[in-house]
Amino acid sequence: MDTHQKTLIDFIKRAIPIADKIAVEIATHYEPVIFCKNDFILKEGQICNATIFLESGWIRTFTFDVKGNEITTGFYTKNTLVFEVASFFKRTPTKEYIQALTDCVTWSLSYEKLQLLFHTVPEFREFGRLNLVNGFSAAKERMLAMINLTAEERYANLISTRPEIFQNASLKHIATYLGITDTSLSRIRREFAKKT
Amino acid sequence: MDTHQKTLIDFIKRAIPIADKIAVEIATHYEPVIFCKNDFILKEGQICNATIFLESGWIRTFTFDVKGNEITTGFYTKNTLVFEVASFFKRTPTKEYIQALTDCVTWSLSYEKLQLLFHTVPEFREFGRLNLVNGFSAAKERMLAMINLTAEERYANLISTRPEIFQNASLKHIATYLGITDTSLSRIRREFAKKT
DNA sequence: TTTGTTTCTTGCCAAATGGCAAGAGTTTTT
DNA sequence: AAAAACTCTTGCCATTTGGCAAGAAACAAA
Repeated sequence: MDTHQKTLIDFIKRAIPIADKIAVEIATHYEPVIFCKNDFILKEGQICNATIFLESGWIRTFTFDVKGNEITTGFYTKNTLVFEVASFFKRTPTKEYIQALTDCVTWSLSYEKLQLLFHTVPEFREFGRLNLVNGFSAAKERMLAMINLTAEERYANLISTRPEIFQNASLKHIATYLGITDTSLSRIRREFAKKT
Repeated sequence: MDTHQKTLIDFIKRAIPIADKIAVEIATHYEPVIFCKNDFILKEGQICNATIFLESGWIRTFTFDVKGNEITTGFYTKNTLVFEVASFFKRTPTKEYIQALTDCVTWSLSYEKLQLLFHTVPEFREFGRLNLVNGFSAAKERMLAMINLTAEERYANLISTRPEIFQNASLKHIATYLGITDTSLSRIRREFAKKT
């Protein structure tokens, strides 16, 4: 086993109470995969065949709206899992793109291996379920933010909780993630800078 | 076993490929619970202790925003599962309210029974995971709708895909679900009526 | 270095949505 | 039946956000 899997093993151990031995055994099933800046990890129409654990680097997910505009749906960095839920679990073509924003070191777990672990390792079941639950709640919270907060409040939140995104993604991508145009984001940034 | 569980058994069978016998065995663990109009099934601060399958009736989930306004987060009717994901699985206090809009006939599965089934019945694992995945994708899609569509487009979608909601909830509740004020919804309905 | 792309900002104006308050209808309570 | 409490609509006006086009700045390619 590659010693680099330490970040993955730590990630599993932080998520659920688990014996070291079992965490290590689970990690063994992941395979290392390197992506280069701008590589597509998944494209629209494909079936998402792996969940990937991001050890280092930045990833963006996006899709297109009815008018053909790119909409960024997420930004991911080290110590997170990246995959398209519906496509992966329901084995259907995805509408989302997953793209590396920087060179990335990842650990990949195929659908087949995940199924095997899911049905044979009780701890992995809890781990997998927790990841789904976390993603689900994050999506619910983001939706509430879209409803409750103004564009400026959403911007203020993002820059205070995830400032590194602004070093790794363009304002254009950040704008669509916040649900606004790049023009509005530019103006919001100008006003926000005045206030602080 | 109560024959009324038929709706639940059918729901399980429609979700995943499963032997009749096992679907029936799973359904056995659910307990019937009746709610009356306006009853609270869950209140902020409580821990959600059961997933409930709604056999008949209407349920609304909601929360409060920073300014103290009620925001409707979901409408549910027959043949759906209702529970608060994060609270239920992470055993933490919820921020959401779950309330019966009409008298409801439900089947309830406690956290303990769910855990037991999850770790002993492979088919239930798939069933449970599928329900999480469906909820997760629905949340993602709703968020995209909030970003991509105008209030009028979201209204048009809702009235064409779920017209019965308009017979079972107030426009005030529907407005916050759509992410707008009741005033705006009223105006949108006026314009929309002109067009059709 | 020059040229070409892409990103970001800004001005001008339009469209969408919200806030408030009043009033008409409903439903509930007494 | 009267009173009280909601719900829904509407008018008036303010605020937020978007669309478009031009220019500046940054970055990439030749």
